[in-house]
Amino acid sequence: MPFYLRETAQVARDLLGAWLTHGQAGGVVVETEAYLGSEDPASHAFRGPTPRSRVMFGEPGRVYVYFIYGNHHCFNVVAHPPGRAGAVLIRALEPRLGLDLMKARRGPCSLRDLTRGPGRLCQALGIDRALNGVCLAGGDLRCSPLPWGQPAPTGRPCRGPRVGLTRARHEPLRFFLEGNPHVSRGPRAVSEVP
DNA sequence: GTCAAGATTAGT
DNA sequence: CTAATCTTGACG
Repeated sequence: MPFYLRETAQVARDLLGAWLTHGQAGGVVVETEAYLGSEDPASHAFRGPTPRSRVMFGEPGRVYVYFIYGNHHCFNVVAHPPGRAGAVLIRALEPRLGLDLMKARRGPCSLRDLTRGPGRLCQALGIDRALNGVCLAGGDLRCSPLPWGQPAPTGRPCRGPRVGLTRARHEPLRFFLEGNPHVSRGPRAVSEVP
């Protein structure tokens, strides 16, 4: 069964600990959120396909990038079972590759803040709308299991409510490594996940 | 055409 | 806690 052709929440869970790179910059995924289709009022896909959300209904394994609040980009991986819609928002990385490059893009900030939060992560990796719809395989943008020699990130997989929403706030569709310093916000209403 | 809201962040 | 900043989508 193809990795991205599964329930969006399951993919979000399984993306914890994955290796994400754009060119010579990247790191380990430590925080994700699942956004579903017509059943999820907080999702861009809730009211059916629009010019912006079209890609969420398309081929799993492609990338959904959008611009928000006039300043920031958010990076998602399209993932859903056949005939549905959904994407996984990558909310934070533990930075490992191309630290100098990422620092140069981000400007002065602590190592901890380099890729902490969806907007900062996109800035550090050089991700913007030009990448919307591209395939997450074979290009500059890659996602794979943790390579040999890379230590596993600290923290146990947990789940809780998604961040920054006004609708569907209680759904536990945020996944993160509890206690990992690169996670964007302190855990709330947590349960551990296998 | 108009308008309100937004999957955020940096700064008080 | 609040301002900044501009795109998107809904409505008429």
